[in-house]
Amino acid sequence: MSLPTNEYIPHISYDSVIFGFSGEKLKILILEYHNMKTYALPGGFVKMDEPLDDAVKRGLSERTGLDKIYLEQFHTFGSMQRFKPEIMRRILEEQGHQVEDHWMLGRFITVGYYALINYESVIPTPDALSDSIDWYDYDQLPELMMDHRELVEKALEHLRIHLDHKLLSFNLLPDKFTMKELQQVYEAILGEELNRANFQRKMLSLGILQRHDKLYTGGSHKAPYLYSFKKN
Amino acid sequence: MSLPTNEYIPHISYDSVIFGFSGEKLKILILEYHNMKTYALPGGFVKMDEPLDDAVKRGLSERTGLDKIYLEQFHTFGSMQRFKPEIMRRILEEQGHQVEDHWMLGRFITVGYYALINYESVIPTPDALSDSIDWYDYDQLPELMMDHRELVEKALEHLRIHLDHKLLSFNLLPDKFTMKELQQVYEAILGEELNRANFQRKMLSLGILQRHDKLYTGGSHKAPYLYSFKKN
DNA sequence: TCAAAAGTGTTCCCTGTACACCCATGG
DNA sequence: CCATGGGTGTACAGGGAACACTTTTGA
Repeated sequence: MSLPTNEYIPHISYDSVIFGFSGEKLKILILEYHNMKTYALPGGFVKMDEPLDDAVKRGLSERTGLDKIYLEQFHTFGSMQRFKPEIMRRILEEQGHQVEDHWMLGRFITVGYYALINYESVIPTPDALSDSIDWYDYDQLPELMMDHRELVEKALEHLRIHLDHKLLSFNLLPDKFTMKELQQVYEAILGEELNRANFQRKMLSLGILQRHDKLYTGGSHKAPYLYSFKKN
Repeated sequence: MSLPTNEYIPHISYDSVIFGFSGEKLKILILEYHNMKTYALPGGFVKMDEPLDDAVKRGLSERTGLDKIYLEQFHTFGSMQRFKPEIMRRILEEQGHQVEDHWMLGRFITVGYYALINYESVIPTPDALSDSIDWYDYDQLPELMMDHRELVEKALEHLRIHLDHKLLSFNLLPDKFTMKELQQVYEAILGEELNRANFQRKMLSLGILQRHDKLYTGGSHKAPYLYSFKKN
């Protein structure tokens, strides 16, 4: 595996907050650098003649194996607090790379994106600099490098604002799901409990849900309907 | 006057949509390049060791003479459609600059900001590359270079969404104003008419307006109260 | 027949909207 | 005393929140 070379634009990067949902919990993909106990958001660089959005899609496909990903830009971070060349130097040295004047040691302005993906369909894949990439519960994140924690919070803030407006939540679920699962996604994102009856009514009143056959789980209670999102 | 040198980060710029309000109209500061009939948003570059937000504030102060400006980042644009080196080449040549391999001819990713300022307190000041900077009505903008029209639309979109949420509108008005003026600002931004009675009630119910003495305009009707925003 | 969860119904309250009415002011 | 615009009152509709009731399922 090889490092990015200077076919990339210097001083510009992107970082992505990749949300998934499983076991009633909101989860985020976090990578760990080799032997470093240093945790970070998956990010990358933009090629000289590559559209910014394409660069992010490329990176996300490599990390998740997914092709069509719901992606939204939320903020660009350009403070000097985020300039910590020692950390990147240690990461590069650990890999045995020549580090003097390496372009990755420069000061970076990073564009933050968040993605919503279906937890089950992902195969997390590490990149050249990291030895692991895994899901972490939002409320049990490890300490993240630089300002990445701030990125997570700002991404979630944006997601909360746009949750109703753009009906994003279905990106986190499989094709068919129960009303309870949909409600759990909302609750995980919003961080609060919602009234079951009112939630059901509100979702149905939007007219974007397709009702399917009931799902018999074997539980000793009424079987719930399955729903999918209409694709018009 | 001198051009920016390479103490600036290459390939990164910012552009600002500066909103003002006068004569019931929403206005935007647009600059024109020397003898070019080319119109653009005021923008600039980031110094190597300068925080992004500071760079934008610096540029806006130079252009407007104002110090404390309400400023909000709204989106970062990184498509390849915005790479039009011929235009920048002509602008530089017109100024008699050496243009071969000039860093300003490279491909740029630009961070979009919008600002809200008090129309009356501004002294628009051109920069080295432009010979004029003036207010244009939002609904009578000239044709703008590259994707700057798209920036304007996206800025206004963000402003509309955050208008109520953050109570931004007072940045566009003088210290004291009438309820009618405030309503006109809202109507100019939202692009729709609002009910006078309900608008008044809603604003007052927010508890952020301080009522002052009445303003006698000499008009043959009831004199309106003046208001200011509470600063807590 | 019982508990648990799903589905639906009812009531209350708040907010936004539309419209009506009175008040101050200068001609 | 009239036209104009400012300030306030009222009545109605729609949506959210809280809660109750019924239905389905397996044990």
